[in-house]
Amino acid sequence: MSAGTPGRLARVAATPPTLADVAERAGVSRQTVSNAVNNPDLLRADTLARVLQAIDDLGYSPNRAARNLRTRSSHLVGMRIRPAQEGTANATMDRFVHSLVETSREAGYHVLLFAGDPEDPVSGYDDLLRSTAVDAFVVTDTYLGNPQATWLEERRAPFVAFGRPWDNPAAGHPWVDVDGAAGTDLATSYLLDHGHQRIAWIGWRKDSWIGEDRRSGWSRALHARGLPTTGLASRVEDTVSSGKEASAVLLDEAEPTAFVCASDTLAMGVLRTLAERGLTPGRDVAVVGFDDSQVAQVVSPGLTSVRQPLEDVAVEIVKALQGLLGHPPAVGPGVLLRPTLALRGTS
Amino acid sequence: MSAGTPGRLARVAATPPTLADVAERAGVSRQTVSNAVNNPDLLRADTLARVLQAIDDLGYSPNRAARNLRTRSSHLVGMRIRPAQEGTANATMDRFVHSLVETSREAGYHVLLFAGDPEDPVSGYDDLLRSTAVDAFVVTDTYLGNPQATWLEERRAPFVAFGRPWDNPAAGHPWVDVDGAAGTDLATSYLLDHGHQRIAWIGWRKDSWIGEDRRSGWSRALHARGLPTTGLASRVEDTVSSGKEASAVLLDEAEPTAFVCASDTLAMGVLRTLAERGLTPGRDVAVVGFDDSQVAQVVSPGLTSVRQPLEDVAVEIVKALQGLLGHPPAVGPGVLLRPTLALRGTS
DNA sequence: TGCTGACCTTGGAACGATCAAGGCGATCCC
DNA sequence: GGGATCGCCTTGATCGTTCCAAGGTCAGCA
Repeated sequence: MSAGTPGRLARVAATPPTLADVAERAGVSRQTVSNAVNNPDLLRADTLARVLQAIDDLGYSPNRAARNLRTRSSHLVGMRIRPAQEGTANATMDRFVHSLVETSREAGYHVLLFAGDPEDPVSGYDDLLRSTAVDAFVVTDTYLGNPQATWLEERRAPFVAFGRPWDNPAAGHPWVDVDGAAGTDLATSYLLDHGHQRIAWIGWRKDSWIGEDRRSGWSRALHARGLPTTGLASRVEDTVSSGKEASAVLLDEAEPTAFVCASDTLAMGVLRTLAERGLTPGRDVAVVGFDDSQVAQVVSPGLTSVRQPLEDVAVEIVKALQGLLGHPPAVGPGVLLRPTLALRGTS
Repeated sequence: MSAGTPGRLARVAATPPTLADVAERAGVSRQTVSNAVNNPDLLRADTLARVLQAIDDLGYSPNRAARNLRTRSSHLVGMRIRPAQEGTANATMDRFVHSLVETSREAGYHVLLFAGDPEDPVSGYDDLLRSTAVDAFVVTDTYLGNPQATWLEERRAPFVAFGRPWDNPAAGHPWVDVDGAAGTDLATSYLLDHGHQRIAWIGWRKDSWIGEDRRSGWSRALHARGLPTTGLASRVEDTVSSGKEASAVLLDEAEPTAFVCASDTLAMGVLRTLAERGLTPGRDVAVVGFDDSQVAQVVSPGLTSVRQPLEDVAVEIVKALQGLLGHPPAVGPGVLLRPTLALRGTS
């Protein structure tokens, strides 16, 4: 029953009870109440019980602002989200945010979202940092280099990155990432195991670290079986139409029996080409996407897709945060997690 | 230039400057600095300039915790997100969260996300409320009744609901919602204008207020032209396969030339049925979904879909929040926004 | 009985901001 | 010229918590 008595209700509506109120009711001092909350071990059992009873009676909860002021910490983790844009992988971000919020809660943290000027990758951080509004940041979107990380490191701001420091492998900050190459390797190997020999790759342009990483898993798997990759790869924009065009060209020129793609979006393009040509995905040509998006789950025969373990990413990130914010601060090595393969109709 | 001088850097890394530091540097008192920040009008121009210069020199930003403690407000808005679950409309929520974060920023608020026990619709609110961690809540998920709203109202907690108080139209709290009926009316009327006469409805079970609302727009549009609705409606679970089965039955029994659906998920089911029967969506049979999800944008001919104006919803919600938190608090009437129709290949 | 030490408890100060009230020239008006 | 008024700035108190160092209590022991 969380409803409480009318008396308690009135109390909450007026002015929330303070430590002093609880202390008075329990017949002890403020500090004792504080200890009951933060260091229960220091109290005699009967005193503790009495204080807890008073806390419960009054519906007391420590005032966050006062506690933050005194302890110089907010138990808040800031995370910047990029402006909403159509058609990109924000579904992944959504899943990640959910996981992060839930994992953080278990660790006693809340997640503060903020937006920034899209032109300036570090805007928004500055203010939160200087006003000591958050204890740390979770930095995402490390796709091209990572200006935020450098900026935050200069300021000694605690943060954990979701994404490797591609351009600076020796960076000193903690990070957690998903091994994209392992994912595409997994997908490619699965296809090889099921008899495919000519497996094409459709990925992103070369300036994307993540894209090249995912591509490397595909080529690695083929090379491991002594198969060539020449002529089987295409690098395009991350759009459905690009995927469609690229797959049409590859089908004509290289006759692959399967496609592994850097994203579900590209894979959707492949499916369109197959539909146009009267080819049945999964039977005539296999297709594997990346990210296990909503689309992959809903599209016609079901799109097999590499799934990032975002729940685990969140857990590792929170662990790293706890290390960073501990006394003394501890920064462990980067963590690389292996994705899984969500098998569906197209493979 | 947000980098700053090395001196400023060192300062930030050690202990952030306080009001007193700025005051000393500018040769004024603390209160004057506070006024420079919060009530610049009270200062003489030259004094103001001097203080602002000192603020800039030191890289000062008011300590949030101290300010929160004194003013009893955090400039934080809490929003509970439900546990991640597969295949539901969390894409809509994602879009909404983005808009909310950006709009809140302009109003000087940040968004605090939290999770709660899935079993208990009010868990999580309690703690944040009593510890005065947030100034107000944004409540979503008001689909079936709205226990949170009642609970929060009892406690006099400021909040704005995204969703009407269906079960209690006279509820006293502010709310913002999207007129689902107007959306399906829009879709249905569009189809009618393009020559369709027999337009079927596939919606949710009757216990969903939102579902019935959306359904009413469809029937209203048909009745407005003197057309019958009998035998043209189906109410099922919100899954692709339900949509597929329902549309197959409707095609057999009522021979509609168009489908309006309560969700994109259901519409995807319709598309599957059409594909199975060799019917071309958009040419042979028109299909309209609801929510304008990623899926609608990516699926083959493009799914026409009712699009909720979530950016506007966010704007209205923030307006309502500002009213609630103003002095004196002002609570306006509920706001109902009209969705638009995202036209694509299936219509 | 008086002392020691272990263990709880206590009051005062501090965190950094804002609120309320007061000081202090200069100006105004009769 | 003197008192009231105004504009601008300063001072002291306060928000609710935790830290600090000192104080109290009580059992154990000589």
